Amino acid sequence: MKIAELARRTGFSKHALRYYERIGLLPRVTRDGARHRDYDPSIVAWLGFLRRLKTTGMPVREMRRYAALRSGGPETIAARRAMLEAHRCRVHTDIAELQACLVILDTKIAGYAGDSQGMTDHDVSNDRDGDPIRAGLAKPRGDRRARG
Amino acid sequence: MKIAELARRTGFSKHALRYYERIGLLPRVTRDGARHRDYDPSIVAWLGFLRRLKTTGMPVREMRRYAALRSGGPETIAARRAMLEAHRCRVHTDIAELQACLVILDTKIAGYAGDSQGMTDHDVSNDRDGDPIRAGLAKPRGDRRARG
DNA sequence: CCTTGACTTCGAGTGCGCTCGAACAGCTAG
DNA sequence: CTAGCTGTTCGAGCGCACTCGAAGTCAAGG
Repeated sequence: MKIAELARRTGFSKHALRYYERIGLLPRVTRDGARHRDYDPSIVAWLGFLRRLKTTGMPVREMRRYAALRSGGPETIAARRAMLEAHRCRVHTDIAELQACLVILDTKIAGYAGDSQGMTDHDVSNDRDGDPIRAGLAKPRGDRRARG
Repeated sequence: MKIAELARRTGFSKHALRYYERIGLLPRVTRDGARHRDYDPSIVAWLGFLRRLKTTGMPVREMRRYAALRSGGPETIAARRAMLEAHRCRVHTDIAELQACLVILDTKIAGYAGDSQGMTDHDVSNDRDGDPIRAGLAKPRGDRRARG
């Protein structure tokens, strides 16, 4: 499979695919006669998995570590599992945090009066902003970014 | 309230607080005799809310838009609510996506044999990687990043 | 008077994860 | 032969969200 096809099938750009190879996320790619990359179809599944890791916020350096372990053969299985378990735990935490924020968001939206008919001056309580339940702030632990 | 105290109470760094002010996330700050920032306590709630938005992946430029609307008075309430509703919708999507990934992750981890006693060679099925259920890939829609 | 320490402004630097473009190579069709 | 397409390498550049450090100001304490 050529790079354009792989890009199409995985949703990664050709540039990103070469970049991933450079940094060691993808294994040694075979080349055809013209020294063009000729991917094994199994790479699609691996990239699919990488996308899951990425979606769940795993930093690239950690994916690299995982990829390195993977290419290290069966003796790295325990380490790989440990990584995934740790990651799963973080994802759980992230989801919980997101859900907590959703509640706040809902409250805030509800505070902006009921529907499009209202919106009179006496309803400006939301200009106070902040968390109507408790202004919980705490430390910066986990953040989330990017949409595109 | 001085900047150090605000930083302590919100978990943002002093540098970040000045940065937020520069880019318009924080309203006009009053100064004391020494031209030092002297924050109104209400800023704490606002920063708390900003942190929620940040945690839920709202980009800074969008927060700026929200902040600008906020300083535009009651006539912007409808627009603000619309922004929050759109954002809430994206957060819902993100959570769903995360949860879907979590299922995959669980399956994958389960594939790495039961417990620490096993781990023999015949269990290397996970070297195939990818999604054991279906190698769903799709386009890049929403990503998540950063951890502290 | 001098030090200490918290503050100020400013612009430059950082880390991440790509993204882009230039310059070039090789295959295929017309 | 030439055009057009896809691919190649390389290094530079970008957008984001800060982060840092230098150089200076000010008030209080010893």
